[in-house]
Amino acid sequence: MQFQSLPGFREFYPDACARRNHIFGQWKQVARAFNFQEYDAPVLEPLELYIEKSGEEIVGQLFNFEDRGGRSVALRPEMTPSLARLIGAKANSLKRPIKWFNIGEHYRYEKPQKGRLRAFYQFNVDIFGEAGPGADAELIALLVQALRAFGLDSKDFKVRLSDRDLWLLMLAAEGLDEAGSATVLGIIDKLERTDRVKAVEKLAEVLGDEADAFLSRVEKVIAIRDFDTLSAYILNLPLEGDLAEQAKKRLDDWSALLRGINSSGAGDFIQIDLGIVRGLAYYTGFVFEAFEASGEGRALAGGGRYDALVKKLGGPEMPAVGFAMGDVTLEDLLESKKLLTTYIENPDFIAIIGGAEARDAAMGDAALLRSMGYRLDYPLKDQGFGKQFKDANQKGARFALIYGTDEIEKGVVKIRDFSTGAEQEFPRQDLAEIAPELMISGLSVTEG
RNA sequence: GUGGCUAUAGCUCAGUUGGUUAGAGCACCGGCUUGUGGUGCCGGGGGUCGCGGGUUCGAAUCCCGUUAGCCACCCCA
Repeated sequence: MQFQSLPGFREFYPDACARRNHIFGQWKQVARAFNFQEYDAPVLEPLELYIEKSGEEIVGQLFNFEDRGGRSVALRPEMTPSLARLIGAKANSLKRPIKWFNIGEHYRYEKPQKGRLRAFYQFNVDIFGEAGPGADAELIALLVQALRAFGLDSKDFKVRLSDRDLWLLMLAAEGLDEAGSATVLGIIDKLERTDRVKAVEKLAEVLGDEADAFLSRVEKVIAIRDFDTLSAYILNLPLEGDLAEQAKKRLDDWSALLRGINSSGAGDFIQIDLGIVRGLAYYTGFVFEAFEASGEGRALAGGGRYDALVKKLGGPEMPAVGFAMGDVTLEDLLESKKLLTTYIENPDFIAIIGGAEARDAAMGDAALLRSMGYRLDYPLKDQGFGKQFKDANQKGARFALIYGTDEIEKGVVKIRDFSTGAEQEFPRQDLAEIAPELMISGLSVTEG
């Protein structure tokens, strides 16, 4: 019986696993540099958790089933609901701001295609307990650094920055209520991949004859790329009283956010783009998505404010901002930019073994060097010297430890530095002392 | 969920108008004295041609179905 892995699930042979670990390593290092703490949560959760957050429609895209206890469960499609629960349960005892991250596998029952599989890893980074734009700036700076860490620069990717609060103000100026705004935001979110005629048709359901003119105004807003233009546009809106105040205050938030981003050196990576709305209803303020600079491909990462979610999932009032980055799109991009190389590590030593007695000696020394943390290998069965040297070379060993009958008689080991070809004999009992020096200076030809 | 394209060795691919035992390169394993290097030379294993059916004297090749992969749509937390 031949088996294959399930559709959309990957197998990681060592070279792929090494690439994956490199990605995880960079993510983790950046998160640590920003002093975020790592947490983890269950892979399997109550189905209700996701329905509560995203609505009944979500079930069609989940790996869900009934467990033996009759519970409806689902493999996690995202981390945020679990995280919101963790935070909510201990909200009052956690020191704020709460800066947490996780790297974990997630599962979505969708048709696999470019940049999207059924099992994928996500880097989730969130800040709770700080409502001001300082938290948004910190998070965006981290996002930018997490991508730069792989060698990507501002010609390779951009973070498109938008704001749902500003949209709500603009839609209020258009006379739309909350429900109408939600519908219209959904349409704006899809504008980039909808043709204009259809977009007008959809808008007409809410706005009637105004739809076409309205869309023209929206298109103008979406084309704005600098803060001054945006600011002027907002201040010119027909807003009165409280709404006018909110608009001014929101522009101050924008100034603070952009200033923070610029100060942390991420300015070159930011692109104001109100075309980003993000479909999810739970986003409440700044939203952003990282894209390949060409605009091709799927989003590399996405996130934003979700100040109401923790409460909705049963916790207290808790401002929150976060983003998630997937490994699939990132790896595709790094691959296309040739920024992924071979990450298999080479052994420090390979023992060349000349017989049963030599094997005893080699294994004893190997145990010592391995306990010191050196990477050491030796052939598991007896082989000719020629073959052993060839193998040692192919495995990329730095030194050969040669155990032949001569060496065993003399109580020495002959060490060969493969990079120089130099060889030198050392008393075996000195090995622990010699090894650290070898790693630093190697062996030079004159000594041999 | 819908549609298009594809499927031959671990990988990249040949395989003529349907005609003997399906090939190459790379990779892998072994050998070229148990004392020396990514080359070299010799040898070897590995495929019921994705799977199932059909047409035919005869199918990797033609037809139907199915599964998987890729791509696009839907969706994208």
